[in-house]
Amino acid sequence: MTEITAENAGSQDFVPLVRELLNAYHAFASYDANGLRLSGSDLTVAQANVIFTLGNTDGMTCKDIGDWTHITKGTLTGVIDRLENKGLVERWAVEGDGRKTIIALTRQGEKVFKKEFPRHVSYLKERFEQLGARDRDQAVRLLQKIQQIFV
Amino acid sequence: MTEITAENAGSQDFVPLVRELLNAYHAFASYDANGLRLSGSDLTVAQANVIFTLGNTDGMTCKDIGDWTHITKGTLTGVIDRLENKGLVERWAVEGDGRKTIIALTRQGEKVFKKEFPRHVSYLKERFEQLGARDRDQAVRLLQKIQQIFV
DNA sequence: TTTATATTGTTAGTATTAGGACTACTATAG
DNA sequence: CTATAGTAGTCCTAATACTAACAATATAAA
Repeated sequence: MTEITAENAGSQDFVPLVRELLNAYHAFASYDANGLRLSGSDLTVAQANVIFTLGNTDGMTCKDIGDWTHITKGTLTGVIDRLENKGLVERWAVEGDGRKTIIALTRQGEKVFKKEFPRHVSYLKERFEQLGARDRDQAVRLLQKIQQIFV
Repeated sequence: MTEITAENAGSQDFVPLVRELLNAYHAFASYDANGLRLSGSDLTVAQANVIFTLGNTDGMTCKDIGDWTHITKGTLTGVIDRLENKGLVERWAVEGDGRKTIIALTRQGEKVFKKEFPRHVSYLKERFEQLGARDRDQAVRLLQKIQQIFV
């Protein structure tokens, strides 16, 4: 109703929600990154994200990896380049569609996945266990709603 | 109870919560960045974050800006450098404590703040209005709880 | 078929992003 | 007062992160 000005804009009802969303995300992201850094896996957050996404699959296109991990295609090229250099993933041409490339874990990539994925999930579980099932389910529902308003 | 393995790790109860937290955050971040990009303000997300933080204050230390915006000190130096080059902020020495620097909006920075802050808040409000007050308050409460488990 | 449109991935350019080493300064214990 | 520990910012390096432009391919419309 009333005009939004530089003075009252910060008092809008939804502003605390934005703050808490950012606070919660950054708290998680920081804990997440710390676990990877201390693991000795030599994987960055983005790299681990890709490895964990490719685990238990027969490979995925860059497009699908990007959609799942929220890494944009331009960034993904570099991340995959570095994983390829480490010998953890490889690129395959897709027969039938020359635009696509399949990215898949190598034998060594599988090995890293099997070691690091459970370790990291356990590391995260330590903290998320503190949250009750009711709160957890409610949070999932509300976060889905929040995501939906931006579609 | 049961061991966490590479096969069952993804089925842990808390995993959907992590996904939705990331999904919601990225949906917001993408919308947020888009608004700034289309505004013609020529401010990046990090730059706008700093300008919006400094608005209606008499200046803040790098430490305090970093704590509020979640921008780490190393990154902040560069962001402030670029804002300083644009003439939007200036650095002041703190008398009484030679370690600290006060960052404050310039006259021109104030002008940008008064124009862009309300505009951007309106832009965000468009979407957050779709969320009911009850859901919004619940979400704030749960996000605070999530943040707390990482303290 | 042929033109127009859409998709996939790479490349280029700029701006974060984090962490750690480093400097300068402050505060505290002894 | 002095040795030690802590704090604030900057600099450095490597790795994201984004958009836009591009090339190659695929698909749809004509």
